[in-house]
Amino acid sequence: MIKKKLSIVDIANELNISKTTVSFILNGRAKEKRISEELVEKVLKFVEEVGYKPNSLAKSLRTGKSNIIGLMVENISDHFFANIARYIEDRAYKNGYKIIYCSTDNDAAKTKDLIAMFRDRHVDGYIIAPPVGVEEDIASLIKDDLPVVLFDRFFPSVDSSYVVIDNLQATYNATKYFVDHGYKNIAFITFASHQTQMQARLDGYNKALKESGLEPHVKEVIFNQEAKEIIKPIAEFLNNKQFDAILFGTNRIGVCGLKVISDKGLRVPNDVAVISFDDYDVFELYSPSITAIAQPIEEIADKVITILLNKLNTPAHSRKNEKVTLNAELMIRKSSAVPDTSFAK
Amino acid sequence: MIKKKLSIVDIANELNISKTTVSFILNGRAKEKRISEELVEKVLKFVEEVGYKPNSLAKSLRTGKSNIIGLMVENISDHFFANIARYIEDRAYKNGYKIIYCSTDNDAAKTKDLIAMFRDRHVDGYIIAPPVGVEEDIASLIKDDLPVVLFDRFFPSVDSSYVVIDNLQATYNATKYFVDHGYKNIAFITFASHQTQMQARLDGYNKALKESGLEPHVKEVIFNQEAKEIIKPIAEFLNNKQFDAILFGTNRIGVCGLKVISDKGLRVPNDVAVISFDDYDVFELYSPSITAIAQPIEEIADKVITILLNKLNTPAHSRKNEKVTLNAELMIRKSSAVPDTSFAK
DNA sequence: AAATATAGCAAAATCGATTAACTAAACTAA
DNA sequence: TTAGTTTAGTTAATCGATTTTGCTATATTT
Repeated sequence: MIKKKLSIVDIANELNISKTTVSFILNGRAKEKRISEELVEKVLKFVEEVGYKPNSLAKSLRTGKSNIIGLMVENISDHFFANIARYIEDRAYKNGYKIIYCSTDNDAAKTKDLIAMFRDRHVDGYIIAPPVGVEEDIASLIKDDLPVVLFDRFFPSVDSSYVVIDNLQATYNATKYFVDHGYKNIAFITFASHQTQMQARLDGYNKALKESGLEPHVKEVIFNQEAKEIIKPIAEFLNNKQFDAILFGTNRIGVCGLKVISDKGLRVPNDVAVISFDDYDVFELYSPSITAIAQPIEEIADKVITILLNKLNTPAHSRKNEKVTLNAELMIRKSSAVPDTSFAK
Repeated sequence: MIKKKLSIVDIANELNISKTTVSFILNGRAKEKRISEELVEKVLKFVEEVGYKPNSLAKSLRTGKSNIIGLMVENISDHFFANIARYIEDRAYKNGYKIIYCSTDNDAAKTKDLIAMFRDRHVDGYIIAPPVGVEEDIASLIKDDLPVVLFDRFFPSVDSSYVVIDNLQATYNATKYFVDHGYKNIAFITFASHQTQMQARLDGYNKALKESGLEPHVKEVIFNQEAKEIIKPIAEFLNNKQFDAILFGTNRIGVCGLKVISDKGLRVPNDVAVISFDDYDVFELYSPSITAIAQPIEEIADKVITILLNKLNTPAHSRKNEKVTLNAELMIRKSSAVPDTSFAK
């Protein structure tokens, strides 16, 4: 009693008509192809009855459309990217698209491979948070009229659609917040990276310090998957010099940095004030709660998928690249950024 | 100068040979099909030169293999699942498989749809953290010899491979830890769920309390995406009664519960001791750090993907279902589970 | 009444691979 | 010498759809 998977030919044979007719009916082209009402009815009813579903592989092969969107993030287990992925997934599925994802680890070679693989798989659209070094690959996708949306960072040298936040303004505001509360030794601990968003964050910090006539203290940590490898250089940096305020350039740096601070027995914010890039549900909860630069995750995801779906529904020649810059919000939680005593240091 | 995508026919024509020969060579069946060394060489060189890549859709259509694994988790943005996904992704890609993922939201209807979609897409294997209500769908997959591995929970009524942890023992240990430290009013706040892992967690708590002759206090919260909807019932529960220790049934419940505790101005652990299910990097960092039941995430993911890859390499009839139960570890962080004073209450 | 249009569907090509079945030429063995 | 085997491939069927082209019968126009 093995139910063999039905094909369109089976349907056609069963009803003694041609598979062409079945195909037309199932694709809503019955009117256009003037198939009689009764036949349409009959076919639809039968198809429903036996639960026939067209083979999407065959369909893709013929039409060249896979209904799959490729999503490439830095690391799917990262809070920021996992949440972006979640929103994108929802919208994509609702619009009949599936998502194939992968993590680039910010590795250009790996990313090139993955892009090639996505192309090979004939994904219909690309959503990418690209590492430095894949400019050409992205440009090549775009040249071949494949719909691409970058996010989180972009390439100034490549004309593409992208969704980013105003990172410079974000760190500028955060740093300014420290300055305005009287902090003098403000450090910026971040990942060493040539990505646009990281550069902008650095620029924002420097700009605020320069305006205030303060000396910048920047520590750039090498990007690494292992927490230990991030914690070590931060610990060394903090051992060498005393700071009264620290701005962390990413969520992960922030989490690791807080670990160091806690290990050193420093109290936040009395010994050192802290602001971290990227909000985290847990930042809110603990004493001291951590002030953070909150990216509008839902809005970013929404823009990204909207732009992509738009592209997918627009013929290649009349597509326009959309460049969106959103604003991050400084989630001020008093206890981490200024001492409990409530007056400036 | 538009580079048309090359097909195997183009290769064959260019070299004046049959596409069959090309196919054999590219699939490493040259020896078996006794194609001459020189021809093999020539074809491989040419293919390399022009950068020809077989169309994987056509390949899939013909062979019935898609090299895609379907991954269905409760919520890809959840810390636990995002990390599992990350490990699985790595191993899968290394073995030539891509991942299509989606979030079930613990919704049986949605999950049924998604399973149907995966089938339709001809994914080669399924990794599922299933919600209650899809027993038949899973059974049907298995009956049709499709490789399936469940994880996090399983169905006692369905003979399948799965990887879970010993949830009963985990909450038993945690509860026992409270008891041993002299706590008397120990609450268990969890999601209302008939999933095996949640039931086992409840059982473990009850077992420990019964053994100790203490009265159980269980609050079951309705699963909801919105944090507010989780926080509200917890707040009500904690308003009605005073507890000196609370065990949270999941990470998410734990985070929301801690928010309530902090909002109420309670101090952990002096006013109330806390243990949460699922460890979280941030649990470790803050004062008070939170004692947690840590699932062996990497090991779970590793087992899951190993079992699935095994199935994929084994003919259907000789496959055996593997049922793996791993142990969770109680990550004791003194400050959250016992007061700073270090003696029992 | 012949020419044209339209309705209603079907045949066959196509997408790009894999694979079972076949063949021509060279070689081997009886 | 002749049948059988091996070598080195080729032909054609197939996967399951979509789509271009085609065909017939009836209706309408000229």
